[in-house]
Formats: sequence, C-alpha cells, structure tokens
Amino acid sequence: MALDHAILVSLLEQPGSGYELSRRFERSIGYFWTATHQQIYRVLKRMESDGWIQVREVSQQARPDKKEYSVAAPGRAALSRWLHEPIEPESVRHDLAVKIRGAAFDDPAALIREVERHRQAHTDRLAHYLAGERRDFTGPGAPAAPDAGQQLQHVVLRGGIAYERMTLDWLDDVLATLRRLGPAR
Amino acid sequence: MALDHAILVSLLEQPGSGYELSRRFERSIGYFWTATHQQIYRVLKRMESDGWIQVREVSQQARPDKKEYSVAAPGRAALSRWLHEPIEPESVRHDLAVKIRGAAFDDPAALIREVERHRQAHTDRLAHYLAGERRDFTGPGAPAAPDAGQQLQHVVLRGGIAYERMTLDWLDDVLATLRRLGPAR
DNA sequence: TCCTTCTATGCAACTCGTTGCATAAACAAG
DNA sequence: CTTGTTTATGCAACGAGTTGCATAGAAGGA
Repeated sequence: MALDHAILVSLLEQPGSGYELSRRFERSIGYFWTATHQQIYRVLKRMESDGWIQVREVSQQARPDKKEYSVAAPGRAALSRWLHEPIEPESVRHDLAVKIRGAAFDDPAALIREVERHRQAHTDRLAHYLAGERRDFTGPGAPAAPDAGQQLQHVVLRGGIAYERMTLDWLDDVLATLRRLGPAR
Repeated sequence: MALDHAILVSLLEQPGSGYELSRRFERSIGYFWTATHQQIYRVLKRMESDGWIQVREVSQQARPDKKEYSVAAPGRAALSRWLHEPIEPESVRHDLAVKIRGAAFDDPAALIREVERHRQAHTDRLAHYLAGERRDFTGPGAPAAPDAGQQLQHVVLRGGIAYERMTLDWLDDVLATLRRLGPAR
C-alpha cells in the first residue's frame, strides 16, 4: 500500500497537518496519487500509533488549532525499506476507454461531448502543470542550481506534462474517429 | 463502478465464460482495466441475479464444462445509461512517481535498476500492442473496411501505444536524472 | 443575529479489490 | 499411477477506498 509512503514523502518534503496534506493531495502529490481527507486522517492515526510519525499540537490564531505531523526515524526506515523493494508496474483503470469501446453498442456520436469535457479537463491540468514548472523550475525566480529533491520533483512534473500532452493528442484522435463514425449506429 | 460495464462491453463483443473473461483481462481489456478471476466471478454472479446477463451451460470435450454468459436486454440498457452519464477524469495512482520523489530522502542511484525494470516491462508491452495492431488493424490480414466496433477498438489501442511510447521517453528522462545525481545523497 | 465559508478533525457503514485457499475435470509426461 | 499443467469455478477473510454524516472554531456578510 503506497498511501502510507506517499504521505511519508510529503511530510519529509514539508511537515504538516492532515488538513494540509489533504490540500496537497488536491495539487502536487495529487498529480500521481489521490486520497480523501478521511483516508489521510485514518492513515496518520495508524502511522502515529506505529511510531512512524510524531505529532505536535499547534495553536493558531484566526483559525482552529491543528496537529502538525513530522516523520520519525522508524517512518524514515519504513520508507527506505519500501524504496528498495521492487514494485509491479501500475495496473490501469481507464473508464473512458471502456466507454469508447462500449460506444460501438450504442451511439458513438453521443460520446463526443463527454470526450470534449475530458479534453478540457486535461487542457486545464496541462496549463496548471506548466504554470507550476515556470514558477518552481524554469522561470526567473527558480533556483539556478536545484538540489536533488528539486530535480526529482521536476522530473516527476515533466512526466505529468508529457502525460497530459499525449492524452490531448489521443483525445483529438478519439474525437476525429467518433466524428467520422457519424450519428448513426 | 466500471468493472460491471467493462464486463458488459467484453461480453457484447464476444460472449464467454468467467474463465475466458479473466484471460481477456490479461490481454485486450486488461490494457485499460484490470480484474482478478475472483472479482469477475463475483460480478458475473451479481449481474446474473440482477438479470443483466444470461447463462448457458456448455458441455465441452477435452476440458471441463463451462458457463457461457451473454448480455440480456436489461444489461444492455444499464450499459447505455452509464454511457450517457458523465464520469470524472480518472484518479491517478502512480507508485513509481512516489518512489522517485522519495528517492531524495534516500539513495537516488538505488532506484536505477528498478526504473530499468519498469522500462523493460513497458518496452515489452509496447511490442505486444504493436503486434496486436499489425495483426488486427494494419497488417495484410486486417479488414479493408473496418466497422465501427473495430475502429473504436483501434483508437483505444492507439491510445495504449501512445501511452507506452510517452512512458518510455519519460523513463529515459528519469534515468538520465538519476544518473546525473550520482550515487551520493 | 443568523447564515455561510473556510479551516480542522473525525466516526460509521459500505463497496471495491486483493490474497489465500479449495475443488475438480481432463490430459500429458514420467 | 502419480505428478504436474491447463481449464474451470468458487468461498472466506481482509485491506483499501468511498460516501455520508457530524462537530467545532473563527471570520465575514446580510
């Protein structure tokens, strides 16, 4: 199970509360791993009772108090162990592909709007990635000599950018195919 | 839940037994949706009791009997309903990206062999896809005028091919980055 | 003052997915 | 004639992930 490890990595990059983690899972970490706040709180609780992470109560003004988590030595060791063991190449779950093949038994043209919606979502995500890349890595305010952590974050982000570009090209191919098939079955 | 719908699509393309479906989920359908045989048998049982699919006992010689499933009218209606409702763009789960960002807190060079292993797996998958494309769509024995179903299967396969090519390029980028960082932390 | 929004944490119930195990028919190899 | 492989189906238990709901502090606006 990799949610544990995704959280450990995120906390090593920057300690934070469950709430902050759930926000990160809507952005940077969320680009390659998703989790809801319930999942995150549950895992944090388990990792804390296992001694993998430490809590610190932080009083805040202008907002409720929070629990700030940081990685303890056993957590770091667990992450290291996981990094050294092989994992299987990911298993895929691609609803849209199921729909496209299913369209053969329905009206292919009815899928066009759905595919266009997905295309828009991927366009937005690509723009978001590119803005992040400029801000953190290629823009004027970016570090001239990035450290290992920054270089690794950048290569992961480049993967996200490549994925979105590939997906946009493919969705154009899908749209062209659906339009060629026309409204009839 | 899309496993139901993936199975319905597969049974519409070709009726078959749970065992045959689980083989298909190791190949064509498995390119964009994974499932174990236990999952498949469980869902088949539920869909049968819901009247979505029909069973036919088939006696075979030289091997055990099987239950051949095919889609009934209510199943087809359920699929059609699903095709017409919008779905969220997929949520991502990419272990390797977690590992790459985690490598900043361990030894980046130790990941090289793991990444090379993944690269090999994707090379194999690409070769497999390309062989399938030649066999079914672009080779000499392929249909000159493919029907809607074949065109849709082909565009999904092209997506798989584009994905593998993009991934191979990215893994090369990852390898170059890891090698540049060197063995030290 | 009430209502909404944002921050912050959590329980309970459920469904989905994985792992381990079990059975059995048919054939092939030793 | 036992052992191993392929085809074929399934149960039980567990772990991961989702959905709905609940609470509460603090700020801002109607």
